[in-house]
Amino acid sequence: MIQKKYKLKRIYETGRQASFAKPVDEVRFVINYKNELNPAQYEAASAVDGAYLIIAGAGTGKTRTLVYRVARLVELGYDPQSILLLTFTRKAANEMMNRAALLLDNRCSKILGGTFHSFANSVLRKYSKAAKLDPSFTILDQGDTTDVINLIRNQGAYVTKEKRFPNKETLNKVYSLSTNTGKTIEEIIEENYPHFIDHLKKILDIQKVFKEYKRRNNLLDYDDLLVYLKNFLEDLNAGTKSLLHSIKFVMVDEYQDTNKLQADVVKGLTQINKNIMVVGDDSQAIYSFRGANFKNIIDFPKLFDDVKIIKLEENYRSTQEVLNFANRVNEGAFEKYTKHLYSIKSGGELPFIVAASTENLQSKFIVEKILELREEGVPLGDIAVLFRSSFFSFDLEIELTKANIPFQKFGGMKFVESAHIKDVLAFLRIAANPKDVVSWYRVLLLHEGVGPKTAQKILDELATARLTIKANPETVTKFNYSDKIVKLFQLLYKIHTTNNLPSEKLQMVLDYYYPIFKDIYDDFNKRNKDLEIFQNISENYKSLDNLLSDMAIEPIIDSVIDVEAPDNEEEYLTLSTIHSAKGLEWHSVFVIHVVEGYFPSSRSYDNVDSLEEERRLMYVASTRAKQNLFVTYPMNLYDREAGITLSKPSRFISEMSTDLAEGWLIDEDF
DNA sequence: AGACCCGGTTTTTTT
DNA sequence: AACCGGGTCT
Repeated sequence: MIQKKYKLKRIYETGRQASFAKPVDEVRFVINYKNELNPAQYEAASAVDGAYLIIAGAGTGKTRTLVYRVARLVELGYDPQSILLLTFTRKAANEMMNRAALLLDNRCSKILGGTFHSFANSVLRKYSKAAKLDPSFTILDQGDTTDVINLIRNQGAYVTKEKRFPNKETLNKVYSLSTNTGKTIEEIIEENYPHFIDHLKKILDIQKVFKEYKRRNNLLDYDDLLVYLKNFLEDLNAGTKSLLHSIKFVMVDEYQDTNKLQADVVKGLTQINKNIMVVGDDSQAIYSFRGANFKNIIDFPKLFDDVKIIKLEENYRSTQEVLNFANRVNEGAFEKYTKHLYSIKSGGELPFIVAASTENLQSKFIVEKILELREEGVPLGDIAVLFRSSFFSFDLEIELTKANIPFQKFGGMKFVESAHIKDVLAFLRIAANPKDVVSWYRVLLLHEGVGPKTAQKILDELATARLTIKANPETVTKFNYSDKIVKLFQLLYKIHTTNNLPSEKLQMVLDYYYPIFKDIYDDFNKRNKDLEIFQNISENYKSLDNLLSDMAIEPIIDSVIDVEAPDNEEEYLTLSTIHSAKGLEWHSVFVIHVVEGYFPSSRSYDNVDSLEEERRLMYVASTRAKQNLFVTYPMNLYDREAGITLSKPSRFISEMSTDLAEGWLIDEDF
């Protein structure tokens, strides 16, 4: 503790001359920033002009610092609309804006906040002309993107039987990594898929067709949103200048998980007003599969002049016992991190490492323990179960249901990714953008008697504009399509041309879709709930374009909770992938399936960098706990892929000494 | 020729 | 749960 205070003081003295050249009269502020923050936090929160890199360890009050900075800038009289806060999720942005509003006043909720992608979306719609775009572009989510690639992949003579050709997901990954990292396709293949190097020419050809296809059909995938934004910014035309003059301060949260493309966007955003603050933690970088590189944060000082670095090292979240455990996980890393977290909380319990003889006993143990915690007064909402991959929780979900414990799952399969929601969305997307061929294809295939070939024929007619939904659907009868197809065109014509609210358009689609829906899904009863939820969501929108972009960019599951439980009478247990648990905290945290082969995943074995990332993932998971940390693993877990039973505890916990964690064994008579 | 049905296989992580 | 491949039906 004493040593740490000294450290903080030193930073306080070195890095701050410039921003304090003009002293500010603290008394006139509503909030006493100096008293409510520690010196390092205060230094960051009171920064105004210039470039700042805030290295903030887990639980060191990073959010708090950003929130106070927002409030302080507003108190200084800057227009909230001139402050841009880029976060990793929409949820994080909203939380910060709400907290700032509570701290000061409602002006703080008027700042610009969101993810890189949602910000890109709103800029590109507003400045579509200057960005050389049709403003009614459709956003392709990951599934849509691979669908498009698949369409192209199957059309040309790319796939031969002799030599394995990359599948649509792999192709998408290659293209996406290339755009996000700035590396060439060739480099990406050499590094990640050397066995496909012979196909390089074809892979490049498909990419060319793919790009052209998106252009022609007015489609943007996730990466395109950022690429168009970057180009628009670098273009520095009148539109760009108008935007850049309006944005005075840029803040980026979770900077360790940004990639080259995003760094370029940040650079572009700050060309005129060079006020930038990025916040991150290199030991929590867990998104390299998306092209993120934690070296981005280390390279940040090279990107701007006179970058001031501020470190936050005092942890307010976890007990020292939890931190000792997390620090030990970090010590096993090849790439050592400079931070060593210290807590201001002491006297906690040691974390538990729990070995259960089977997966089901692991689940039963967790259920029992959760009930116990609840008896002790820990609210369900303050407990979370975290895991590496979303399917690890299947068995637990069954046990929780049996025990009547309500839970909400984050990560894994999303609402908008389920087939029936995608079906309905496809209708609406055609109405919004009749050039959206992917949606056309999906909708056409829903109809009996229409397969890939017939669908393609109709698509060809649409491309020549002999068929259209913009004109009276009578023209469809000229073609010899079934009644069903004629009806479909009538529906789409109606939706496209009328001026109804999105919810009313959705209702028309649902009336049409329902018979098909009942026919193709055995479990339509269960799925019907989702359609109802979607109806509720749609009522919040006045524009179809907005509804559709939000469905593509924002994970809808969040808004469902917000809509359904505003008073939060019912508490939920949280089940979450570690990736989705980023930035969050709970009183008690369980990390399950911590077995060699699952976590770290056997897929990461052949690559040192990915193993290191698995370790950081374990670090992120354990630092989510404020008070109690339970790390569990089943000793007999059949792995279908390898055909063997996995039983070795993960290297992350087997290296843990007994003074850092308490070991338990759960066997049959539990 | 094209649609459809069945069964086996395969699943990291996310905007 | 969704994808792929192969076989069968129209």
